[in-house]
Amino acid sequence: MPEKASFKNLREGERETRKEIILNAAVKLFNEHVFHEVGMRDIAAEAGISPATIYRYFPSRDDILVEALLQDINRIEKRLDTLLAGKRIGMEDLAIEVVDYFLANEPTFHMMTHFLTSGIVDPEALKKFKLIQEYFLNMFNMKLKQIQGKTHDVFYTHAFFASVTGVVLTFLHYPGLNKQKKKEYMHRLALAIIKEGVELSVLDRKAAS
Amino acid sequence: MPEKASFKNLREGERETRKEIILNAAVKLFNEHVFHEVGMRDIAAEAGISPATIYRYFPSRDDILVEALLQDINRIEKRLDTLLAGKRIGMEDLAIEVVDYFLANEPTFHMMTHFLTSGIVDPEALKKFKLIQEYFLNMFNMKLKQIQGKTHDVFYTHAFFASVTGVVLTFLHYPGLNKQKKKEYMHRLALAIIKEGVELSVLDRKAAS
DNA sequence: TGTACATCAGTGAACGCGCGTTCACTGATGTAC
DNA sequence: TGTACATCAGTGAACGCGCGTTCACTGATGTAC
Repeated sequence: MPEKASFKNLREGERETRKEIILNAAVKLFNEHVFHEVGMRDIAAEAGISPATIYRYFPSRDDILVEALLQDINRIEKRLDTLLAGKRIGMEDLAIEVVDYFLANEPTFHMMTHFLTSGIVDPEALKKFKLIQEYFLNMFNMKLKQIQGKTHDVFYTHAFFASVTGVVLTFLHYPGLNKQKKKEYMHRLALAIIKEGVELSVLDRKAAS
Repeated sequence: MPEKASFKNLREGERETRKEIILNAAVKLFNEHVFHEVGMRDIAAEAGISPATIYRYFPSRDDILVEALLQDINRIEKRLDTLLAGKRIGMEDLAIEVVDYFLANEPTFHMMTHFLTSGIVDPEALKKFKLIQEYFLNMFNMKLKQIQGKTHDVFYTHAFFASVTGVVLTFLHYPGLNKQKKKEYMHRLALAIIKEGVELSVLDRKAAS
């Protein structure tokens, strides 16, 4: 290939790097504050550039949000990978891992629910989010398949994810419980739902007492 | 009682009525549009008054949101009452009823998740919401107890509510399904989770095939 | 029956501020010949 | 080696708009004496 092309590639590579710098700054802020509170000026300041520059790399704020969410999902994926690479684990462990992740990264969870309910969002960004959502559920599906074996199917993954998300959403700010208690309660709920279902769990508890 | 007091009562009664008029206007708009899109000027116009007047009856927009949510919850409660008053129903029916309600009143659901994740919210209004949340879960608890009998406890209610909410949240805007399919899929998910739990449901499905 | 005063509903206009985004421009680096 | 031109990163300031909330005021109704 002629020099021309390789120069161009180099430039494009640099461009990509710059984009990542901005995105990392954004991710950092989104992990520290709820995304509502993070404006373009904040991201620019964190990245050490001017607000206007951001628009050379991202079409809109919503787009940055989605990209940041994707980063987070990649992080979850890695964590699950190492978890699965280690000792044999069941999906109870997986459920707990997910609950803990969401609790430790509340802003991410917040952002996810924001897109799921699709508040005011740039259409392009929303489209991107849908892709991410499917990617995420697929990833999850693979992991669960790995645990579950041949008996597995997508329906299961959906039920799993919906349950865990619901538990976190409902009790995230539930009054009268400190952080630790809250976490434990979520674990109990998630495990019960997953292992036995809502109905059976009651019967079990009755039998146990 | 002297006239003085009764006059005063009358005035207070009128005041209450006026407040309701405003609130009804707000509720109407919140049922038609996502709450983000409904501003104080819109509510004022709908109620046929000036924006400034609203502040004689409500301290903030967030407060109106919460009050509107309460109205909606009262509506759900009434529906569940009539449902329970009729033929003997199981909690499967209840689950379906709740899913359907949320789907038919998406803005309400949206508002609920908004407060659950507590975006930017006036502290007073948030406090009010927590009370409402507890009221709601209590109400639910009563209904489930009625269905379930003595074996029932709150843990069950929490699991029930969290599951259903999670299912709706996750698949509300899931791409590639039309409204009807979506609803049916949510029903299937909710029922499976509640009746058998995530894990068992898979085994069942395997056995059935 | 009349007058001065208090109370309170209601209002249009303006305040204030946040904040995403765009404008018009500078300066550095690479390309053509 | 030098000059004209193209490309593109980067920028501070401003635009534009939405929108919750408050201000200063009017007018009607009730109260005191």
